[in-house]
Amino acid sequence: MAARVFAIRSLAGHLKARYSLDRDDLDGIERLNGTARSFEPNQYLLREGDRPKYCSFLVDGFVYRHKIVADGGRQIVSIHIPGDIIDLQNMLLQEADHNIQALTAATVLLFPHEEVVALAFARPAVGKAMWRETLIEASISREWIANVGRRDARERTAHLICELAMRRESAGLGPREAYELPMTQEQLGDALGLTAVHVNRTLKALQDDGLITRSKRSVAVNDWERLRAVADFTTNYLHLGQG
Amino acid sequence: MAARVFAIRSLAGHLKARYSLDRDDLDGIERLNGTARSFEPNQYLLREGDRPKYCSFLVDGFVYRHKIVADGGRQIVSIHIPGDIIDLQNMLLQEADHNIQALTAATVLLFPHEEVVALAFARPAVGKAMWRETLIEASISREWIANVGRRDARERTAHLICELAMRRESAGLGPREAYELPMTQEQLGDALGLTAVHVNRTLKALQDDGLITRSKRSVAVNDWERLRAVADFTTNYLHLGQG
DNA sequence: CACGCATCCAAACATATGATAAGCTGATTC
DNA sequence: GAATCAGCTTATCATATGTTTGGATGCGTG
Repeated sequence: MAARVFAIRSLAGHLKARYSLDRDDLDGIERLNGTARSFEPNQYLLREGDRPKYCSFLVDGFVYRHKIVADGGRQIVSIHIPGDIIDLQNMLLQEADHNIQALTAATVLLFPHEEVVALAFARPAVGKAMWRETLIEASISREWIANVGRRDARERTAHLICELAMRRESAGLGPREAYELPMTQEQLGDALGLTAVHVNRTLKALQDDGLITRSKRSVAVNDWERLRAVADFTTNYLHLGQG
Repeated sequence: MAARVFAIRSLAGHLKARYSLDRDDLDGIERLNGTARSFEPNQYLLREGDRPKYCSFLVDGFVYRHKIVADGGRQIVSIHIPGDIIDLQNMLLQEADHNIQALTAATVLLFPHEEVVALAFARPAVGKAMWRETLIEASISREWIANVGRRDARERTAHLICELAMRRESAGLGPREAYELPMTQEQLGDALGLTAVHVNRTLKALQDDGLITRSKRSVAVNDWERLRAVADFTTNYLHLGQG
């Protein structure tokens, strides 16, 4: 399966690429008791109200987090790609305030909260790296608020395509010009605050304008600069630089 | 001035109320080099692109954070009340990805980043408390995504009124049944992803239905339970319990 | 007191997006 | 290879929200 080619190796390896960690820091990470676990597409990793005991590091596949509102509507609040530490958000909170679900088949490594917290404070460089990861996620959430709140469907959709392209590239998962995007239009709508029908219209318009090409479950960006401009996309909120 | 009555005393005092910290933890916090600083209404505390060197603890007044999109539209991404640590979000990031601005006259205490980080890792209980505060903020951001993405104007507006009521009450700033809300309808619109005109319509509708009463710059909640139901509001995402 | 300015409010009209429905495609199953 | 099913596509119609405008109100400043 194609996705497997890009699977991330290990938490230590991934953090090492972005933070300056010494031998002891890396040893600490490698000594964490990680358990691999696989999930089917659509399977829940965690439900709102649960009391999670593990952080999960996403090795392979896509995962997303979402909330359900009163009328049954669903809002996806984040999308995760291999290399993301999915569950640091819940680490110091008691009760999950959202659901986490597998988008595709996915493999994660589970690490017990207590061990991760203990390591974070025993090895401050590791703690800072993890804390920083949670802050970057928060930054992405803020951008999503602006995206959903103040951009129209066309800008919004283009923005999501740019963001995922950039995050994938930055995680070493492949070039931003074309990538696998295994989301249905319904799911895209739930991420963008739109209906599936309108996502369809919008994607078609972007394609007719020569900005992107869609095939089955992947996107090609034909004109990155123009798409970027339409989306009002910048990379600053992703904080891609070294920590 | 009325707001001053509710001013928060100190960072140590505020954290002590929510976290179990021992004498050394509190000493560490009190020994931080905090500088008081006042801001005029609308004055910027920080601009996108700045490289902040201080965390700010909000003692008095209201502050908000926002982003500007391509067409000049503005999206408020968070609203802060006394007791909030405004700038932990930027602490481990280089460059601010959003603006921070005073809503009313405001007083903050500034603490140098390095000192705060050093304390966080010297006194893990303090570090956990601060980290947790940033995670709660992230949780609120997620709820805002859902609010703007999947709730209509009426629900959205009611939700914001409930959230601020609850957060104020929980911070010990007064009862949730009535409170000062010194935001213009334009600013409310920027927070809700609506236009000022539509905020006006929506507030009027909520008032006509007997849910709230507005006077000058404050709100009274006439029927908390009904407003809560309209808003689809729950407190779980605020994580009000002890850390 | 007069003036300017921000805010609130209301009405008329415009439009982006939602809702519903129906047909189409391609994969999977028996 | 027929049947089924999920997802995509397109069209029509409905509506929530935006846009524009103008007037009322209140407040600070000269």
